[in-house]
Amino acid sequence: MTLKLYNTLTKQKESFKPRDAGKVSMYVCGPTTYNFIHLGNARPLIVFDTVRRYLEYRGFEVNYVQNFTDIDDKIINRALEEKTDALSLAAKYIEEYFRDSRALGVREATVHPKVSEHIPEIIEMIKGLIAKGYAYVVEGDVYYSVKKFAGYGKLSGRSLDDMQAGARVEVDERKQDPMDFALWKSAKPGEPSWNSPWGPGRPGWHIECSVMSLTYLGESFDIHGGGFDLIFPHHENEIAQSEAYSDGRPVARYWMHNGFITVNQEKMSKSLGNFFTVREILAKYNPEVVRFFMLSTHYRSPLDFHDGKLEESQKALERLKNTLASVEAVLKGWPGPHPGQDDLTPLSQAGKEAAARFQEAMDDDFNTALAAAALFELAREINTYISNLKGQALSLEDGAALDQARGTLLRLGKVLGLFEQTQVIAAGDDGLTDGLMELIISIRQEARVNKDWATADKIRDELGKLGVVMEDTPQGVRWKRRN
RNA sequence: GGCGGCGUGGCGAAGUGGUAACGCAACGGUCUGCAAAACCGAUAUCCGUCGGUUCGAUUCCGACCGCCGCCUCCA
Repeated sequence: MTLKLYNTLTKQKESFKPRDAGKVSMYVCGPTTYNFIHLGNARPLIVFDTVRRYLEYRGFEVNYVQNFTDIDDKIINRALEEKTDALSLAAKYIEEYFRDSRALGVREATVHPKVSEHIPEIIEMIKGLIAKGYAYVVEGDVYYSVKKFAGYGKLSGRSLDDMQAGARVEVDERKQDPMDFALWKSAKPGEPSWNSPWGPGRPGWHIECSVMSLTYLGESFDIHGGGFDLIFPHHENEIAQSEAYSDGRPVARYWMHNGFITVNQEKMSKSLGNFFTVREILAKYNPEVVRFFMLSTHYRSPLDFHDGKLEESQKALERLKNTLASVEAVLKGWPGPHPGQDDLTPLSQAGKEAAARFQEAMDDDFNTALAAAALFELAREINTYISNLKGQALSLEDGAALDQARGTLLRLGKVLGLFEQTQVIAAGDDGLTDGLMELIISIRQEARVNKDWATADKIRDELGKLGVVMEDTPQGVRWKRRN
C-alpha cells in the first residue's frame, strides 16, 4: 500500500513520493503572533502534527518547518494599543503560542524560523526577483508583477481576468496591475523597519514563506500545508515568488489544506467574533478531547463546533481509556511476556487487523476518522475478551494476548496524539492521593462485605461529588477522576 | 459575477457501482447488593429533490433546491 494524499495543486489524490528517499520535508504556515490562538488556528496545528506523526510511523524522517510571522501590520497596530514595541509583543505571543500548542500535544517543529531574523535573506530574494524582471520599485515599495508570471492562479484555479472582474478593493494607482502585491513595504514614520536597497521598510506578508522554505528545505520540497483560506492569495503568491526566483522549479510537490472550524455553520474567525481561544477551551476540557474532536472529521471537511461536540468526544475517548484501564487492571500480577507467545489467540489477530485498517485509513489521505474506528473496533475486541474471562485467573496466554493488544491500541493512538499526556490508569497526581484512595477503598470494601450498603454507597456518592468515579468491576475496584 | 466545497439513521461521521463503518444518545437483555464500566441484541427498505447512464447508483452524469467558503486581513 502506498500513501496517498490530496494535492490542492492537481485537485486529486496522488501517491506520495518524497523528494529524497526516506525523508520528508514539510512546511506549514504558522501564526501571526499578535494574540492568543483560537480553535480555528489550532486545527492546522493538530492536523499537520498528526500528518507528521503518521509519516514518522511510516518510517520517514520528517523535517518540519513552521514559521512565525512576527512582524506585520496587525502586530504593529496591536503594539501601539498595548504601548509596547512590535517585536516584544510578538515574542510574548510566541511564548503563549507554545504554551497552547504544547498543551494540545503538538510537537515542536524541527525549526521555527521568524521573519524578523531573516531580513537579509528576504532582501536577497527580492533583489533577485527585481533582477529577473518580476518585481518593480515604486517610491520605496517593491511590488511583484503578477502578469509576468505565467502560472499565476494555478493553485487557486482562477485566472487574472476572473479576479479583476470581482476585485473590489481600492486599487493602488502606483501598481502596474491591481493584483500586484507587495514584497517590501516602506516604513511610515515610527514604524519598525530595516534598511534595504529601497529604503527603510519591512517585508510583505508572502515573501517570508518563500524565503524560509527555500532556506530550510530547499527547492521542490515535499509538503506545503496550511488552511484553506491561505490558498489565495498567500500560497498563490508564494508560488509566484518562489518559482520565478528559482526559474520555474516548483516550490512544493504537494499542497495540503485543512478545512475550517465553523460555529453555527459559519467560519470561526476573529473578525466575526465567534471564536473560542484554545486557552478557554482547555480550561474546561482535557487537551486530548480537543485533539480527538479535531481528528474525528476528515481534515479537508469543515468542522462545526459547539460544546456538545466536545462532550461527545470526551465520552468517546473515555471508552478507549476505559478499555486501557481494564486491561491494566486485568494484567496486574501478570508476570510479563514470554517468548513465543505471539499469535496465540484470536485477539492477536484482531490487533493485527486493527493496525492494518488503521494504516489503510491513514494511507488514504489521512482519514483519521476511519483510523479512529479501527481503534474502537480493537477496543471492543479487548473488552469482549476481558468480559469472557469472567474474572477467572489469568492464564499466561491470556496475559500475553491482552498485553499485545493493549500495546497495539496505545501505539496507534499515539499516532493520533492520544494517550500521551493523561495517565491511562486512573491515578492520582502523587502518592498521597493514591494512598488515600487505597485506604478509602479498603474501608468501603469492608462495608460491602458486611452488606452495609448505606456506607458503601455514601462513599461512592460523595466521591462522585468530588469528581472521583468509583466502579466495582469483576476485576476489582477501579477509580478515576472524571474527565 | 467568477471559482470551490458540502447535503448519509435522533445527533456526529466514514464509505462503496451490487443495497450502508465507527462514536454519542435512546431501547431490550446479561453482569452487579444497587450503580458504573463492559458484553450481547434489535434500530437507516435508505444516503437533499428530480431526471439520465447501467443488469444494478447512495456511490457516475445533468438539472434543481438548501447551506458554506474563497475572490480583502484570516488557519
